[in-house]
Amino acid sequence: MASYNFDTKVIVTISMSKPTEAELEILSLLWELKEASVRQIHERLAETKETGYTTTLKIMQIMHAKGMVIRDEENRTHIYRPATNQKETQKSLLKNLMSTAFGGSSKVLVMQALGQDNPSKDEIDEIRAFLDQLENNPK
Amino acid sequence: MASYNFDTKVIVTISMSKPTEAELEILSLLWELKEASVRQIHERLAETKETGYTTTLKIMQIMHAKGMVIRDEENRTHIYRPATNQKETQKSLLKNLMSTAFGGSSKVLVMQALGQDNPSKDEIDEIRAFLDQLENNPK
DNA sequence: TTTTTAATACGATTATTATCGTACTTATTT
DNA sequence: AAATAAGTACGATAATAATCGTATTAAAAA
Repeated sequence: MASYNFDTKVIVTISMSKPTEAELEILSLLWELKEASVRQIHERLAETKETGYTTTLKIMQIMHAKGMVIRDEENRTHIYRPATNQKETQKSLLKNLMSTAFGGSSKVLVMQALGQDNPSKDEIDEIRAFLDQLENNPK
Repeated sequence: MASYNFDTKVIVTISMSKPTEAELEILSLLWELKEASVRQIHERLAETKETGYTTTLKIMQIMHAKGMVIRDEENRTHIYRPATNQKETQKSLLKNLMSTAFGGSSKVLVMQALGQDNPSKDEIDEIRAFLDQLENNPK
C-alpha cells in the first residue's frame, strides 16, 4: 500500500466546560489572588456564606480534576492557581447570558448593567473612549 | 385584654428564585412572544436543541407551580404568560454575574460585552446618550 | 361512531451539583 | 514522645435540575 505525505495541521480546541456557581466563586477569588490554598479560599467564602471546609476542599479537588485549576503539590498545603483564562471565561459567560436572557442584544445588557451599578466619572469616560475606539475600528 | 389600633404597613417582597437554564430559555421566549402554548414554545426550542415535548411541558408546569409564569386554562390548550418582570429578572441575573465573575465591576463587564458583540453605529450612539444621562443624573 | 391526534398530569429515573463525615497523614505543640 | 492541629482524599448522601414514559382526557378526523 502506497504511503503519502501531507502537510497536516490539527487544531484541537478543548473548551472548558462552564463552571458551576460554586466553582465560579472560587475561580473569581483565584483570579483576584493569583494563587491560594484551600484554607485561604475557604476563609474568603466563609465571610459571605455558611459552608464547611471540606466542601470547599472537595469543590477545588473537582476543579482540579476538570483541569480548571492547577495546583502545586510540593508542600503539604497545596497551592492552587486558575488554569482558565479570566477573559475567555467571562466572555463565554456573558455570551451565554446575552443570548439566553437578553435576546442577543449587547446594547440592552450594557445599559442595564450601567443603570444598576453606579460607575464613576472616570469609568464612564473609559467606556466612552472604548466606544470611540470600537466605532473607528469595527471588527 | 385591651385592643389597640396601629397604622400598619407591611411590605412583603417575594423575590422570585433564580430561573434555571432551561427555565430561562422558556422565559425569554415568553417575553418575546408575550404569550404562548407549550407546543409553540417547544417548537422554538426544538429549532436549536434536541428535546422531548413532555420535557418542555414538565418544565413549564414547574414554572407555573413556582409562580414564574401564569396560564390561562380556559381552553384545553393552556396559554402561558411570563409572571416575572423582564427587567427585574435581567437585572438580578446581571447583578449575580457581575459579582461572581467580574469582581463587581460593571465597567469590565460592559466593555467585554461590547467588545465581543458588534454593536451598530446607532446602538453605540444610544449607549453614549445613556452615559451622558447617567453622568448628569447620578442616582 | 370509531379512530386518531393532540393535549395535560404526573411519577420515576437520570444527571449534575453541593455538602459533609470519616479515615488517614503530616506538622506542630506540649 | 504523646497529643493536638491542620492538611488531603474520597465515598456517601442530599438537593436540585432535566428528561421521559405512561395514563388519561378531549378534540378532530375518518
